[in-house]
Amino acid sequence: MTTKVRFAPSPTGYLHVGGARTALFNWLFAKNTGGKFLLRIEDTDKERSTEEAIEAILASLSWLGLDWDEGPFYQTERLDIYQKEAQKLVEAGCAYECYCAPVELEKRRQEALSSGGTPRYDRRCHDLSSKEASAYQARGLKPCIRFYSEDKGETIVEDLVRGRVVFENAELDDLIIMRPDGLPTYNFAAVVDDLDMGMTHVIRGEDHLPNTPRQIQIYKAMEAKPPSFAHLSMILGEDKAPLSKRHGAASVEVFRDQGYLSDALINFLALLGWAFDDKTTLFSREELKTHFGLDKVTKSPAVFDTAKLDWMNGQYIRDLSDAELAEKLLPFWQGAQLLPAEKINGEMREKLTFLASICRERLIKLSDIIGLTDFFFKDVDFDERAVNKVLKKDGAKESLEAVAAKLKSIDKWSHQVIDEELRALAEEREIKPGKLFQPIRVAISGRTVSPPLFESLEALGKETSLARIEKAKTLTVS
RNA sequence: GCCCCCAUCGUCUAGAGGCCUAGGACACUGCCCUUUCAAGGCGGCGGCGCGGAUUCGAAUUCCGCUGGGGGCACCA
Repeated sequence: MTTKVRFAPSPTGYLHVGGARTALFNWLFAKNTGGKFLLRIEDTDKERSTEEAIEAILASLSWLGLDWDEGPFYQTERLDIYQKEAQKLVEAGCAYECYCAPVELEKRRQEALSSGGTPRYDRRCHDLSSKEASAYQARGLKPCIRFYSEDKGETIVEDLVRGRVVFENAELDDLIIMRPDGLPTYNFAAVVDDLDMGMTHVIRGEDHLPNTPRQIQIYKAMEAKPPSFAHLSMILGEDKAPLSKRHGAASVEVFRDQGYLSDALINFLALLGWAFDDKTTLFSREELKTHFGLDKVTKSPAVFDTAKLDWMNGQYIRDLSDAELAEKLLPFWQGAQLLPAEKINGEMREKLTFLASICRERLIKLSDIIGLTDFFFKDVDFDERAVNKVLKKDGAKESLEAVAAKLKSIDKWSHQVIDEELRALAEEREIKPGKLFQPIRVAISGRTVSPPLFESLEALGKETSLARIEKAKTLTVS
């Protein structure tokens, strides 16, 4: 039997990393088993669903490289199917119309709660006579449809990650499956769709575990065999509370905008609740596909550790070629207004690739490139502390003068030659290389920390380098 | 209040009764390399929530407790 799984987000916001992890596990499961992965948009909540959210979710999935074989399907385009199935259930005596008003239900719920009881629908509309029903209708009321749930025995969920979970049917009450306006509710729409779309496995968040016995009952009422279920544990923030916006980044697009690589995020997410063995942490997509299995999925919730993601992102950045890295860096330079589109030509690309090569080991996120290389694109912005610590020291002026003279004499402006010449100069003047180099660094970058000095001088060019050293001399003391 | 899930270093995890003196990775930390910062190399620190039971033997099985999380909607 070929497997079929789905990712079914409700478009009420951006793609959350928890949702991304769910999508990833489904996708990996499909790839691993040679099955199909489909996308379904659960937009039956008209109040909260938005077009922007749909676009954001699709964009994030595409960026992550989680491609789907079928869909996206939209539940709001399938309303006739739910209505038909609901009607069948009513005719079979498995569901019934209910005229109870939402405010009334909420009142009864609060009463039950405050008196220490469990809120359950009391089924008062189940045995409505046709006379009573028409009385409601005469008042202009439209009924919703409730599922008549089993109240004896137990419903067992054989969960692929959690094992056997038993629920007492007496705990479950008659849930609403269709609203008066003809829109289905989640538990019903999900069952109808999973059945209709041929899902063999339902892999979703642990928050859906309590829904599962209800859904299994609906499958039974529809005389259908439920799919296999697998419930993934939650992803928490560093404070162990469910991950949300207040933990900083929780949506996939924020990670993208901060300069995380999708390969790194995928690798990191895969390891949140899954492990292949006792030592492998870096996995290519292909390796993930071949190794992934539900049997190795962890039961306990996982804390999202940004520090580890950062490390992993650095690993992936270091794996890129100079040209690939430069290409990925381009939008960040442009976003920071450092690089006007009209200046991008062959020569500039060569320079960018060189900058990428000298900065690669210093990048955790792609956005780090801005602070690291802005001085190549615009005038030096002197850091006061750097000036005080380095330029305003005895000997700085003399060093810069000697360096300037030496650099002026260089014809072949390359970092190898600059390296040789400046080291020779340090030897001549009998000072430690670092002592000679640091003023140059501050002169050309304005800071005490920069990409490698000789390479930076090369990238800056002879003329600019000399001009900056000249200017820096005015900041020294003599 | 009721139902359900979970529990190994700070974090992600390996571990399916003796291979455990509990392994790896991130973080932290020491040293080395070094023109700054990184990156890299070699070390170190650090854990089975508690209490019972089963067993010759338990991180691993069972029970209780505690702690964390989820759910109890005309939201998904």
